[in-house]
Amino acid sequence: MPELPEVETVRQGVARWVAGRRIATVEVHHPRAIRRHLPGAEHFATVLVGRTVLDACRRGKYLWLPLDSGDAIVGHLGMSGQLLVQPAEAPDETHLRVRFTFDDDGPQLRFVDQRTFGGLAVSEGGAALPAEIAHIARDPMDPEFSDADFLAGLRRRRTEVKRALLDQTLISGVGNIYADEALWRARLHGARQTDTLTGPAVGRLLGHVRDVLGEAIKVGGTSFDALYVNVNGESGYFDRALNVYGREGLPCTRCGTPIRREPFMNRSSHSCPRCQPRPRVLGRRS
DNA sequence: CGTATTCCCTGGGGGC
DNA sequence: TGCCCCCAGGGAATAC
Repeated sequence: MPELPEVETVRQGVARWVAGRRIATVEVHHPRAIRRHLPGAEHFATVLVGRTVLDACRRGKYLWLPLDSGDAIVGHLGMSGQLLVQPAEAPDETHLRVRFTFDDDGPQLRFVDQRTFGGLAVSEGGAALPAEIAHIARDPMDPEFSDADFLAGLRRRRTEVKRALLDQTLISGVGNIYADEALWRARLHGARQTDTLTGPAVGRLLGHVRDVLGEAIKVGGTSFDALYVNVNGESGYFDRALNVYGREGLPCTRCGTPIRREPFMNRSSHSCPRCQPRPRVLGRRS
C-alpha cells in the first residue's frame, strides 16, 4: 500500500538506476495500466522510444520522470503497483504491465501491478510538473509546504480531520495508514471536526505527520538492493513501527487499552478508545 | 460549489 | 478440500 514513504523510496531508486538512460523499447502488456494515456498503447510506446529519462520526481503519491523531449512519464502506483529495475533475464512477473528496455542493454524498468489501480501515462510538456497532477498539494515534507495555508484550509472546511488528511488537494502523501498513525500520536480522533482544532493542535498534528512519514522513509530505504527497486510495503517497518493500524484488539502501546477498528469510507480506521476519545456530539458519525 | 459516496480491481484469507 | 464472500484502498467520477 504505497503512501508517501514507499513512493519516495521508489523515486530514489528510479532516479539512481534509470536517470540518464535512453529508452529503446516499450511494451504494454495490459491496456488498463495506461488507461490515463488517452491516445492509447501504440502512441505511448512511439512517443517514448528514443527519449532519455532525466530524473525521477514526486508530488504526493504521484511520480513523474522528466524526459529530454520536455514531456514526462507520469505514474501512480495505486495500491499494488511496483516499479522494478530488473535484469533482462529475470522472468516476467505475473502482473507485469509495462516493460521499458534501454539502449545501454542494462536492466529493464518494469511496471508491475496486480490490481491495476495504478498506471502510467505520458504528460505532454510535463517535465517540470505534469498538468495532470498540478491539483495535488505539496506534501508536508516539502520545504515549500505552508503550515499556515494548511491551517487556513482546515478552517475553511466543514469536515472531519481524517478526511482532511486524506484530501490530496489539501495535503498530499498521507494515506489511511499514516493518517491513523499520526492521529494516534496526536491523541486525536479522526472524526473531530477540523474547525474545532486550535492552531497549536494543528501544528502538533503536522509535526506527528512529519515524524511518522520521516521515520517510514528512513526504513523504506533499506528495502533497496543493488539490482532492483523494491516497493514491498510489507517488509521492513510495517510490522515494527505501527501503533494502531492493523492492531485491532491489541493493547495500545501507550495505555494498554485494546485498539478499536471502525468503518470509514469503505475501509477502516484504527484508534485507541482511551487516548483518542470520540468527539462528543458534533461530528459524531452514526 | 463543497462535501460525501461510488466504483474500479484481484488475490489472500477466513468461514462454512 | 473447496467454495464463497469479505477485505485491502487512492482517487476520478458521480451524487448529493
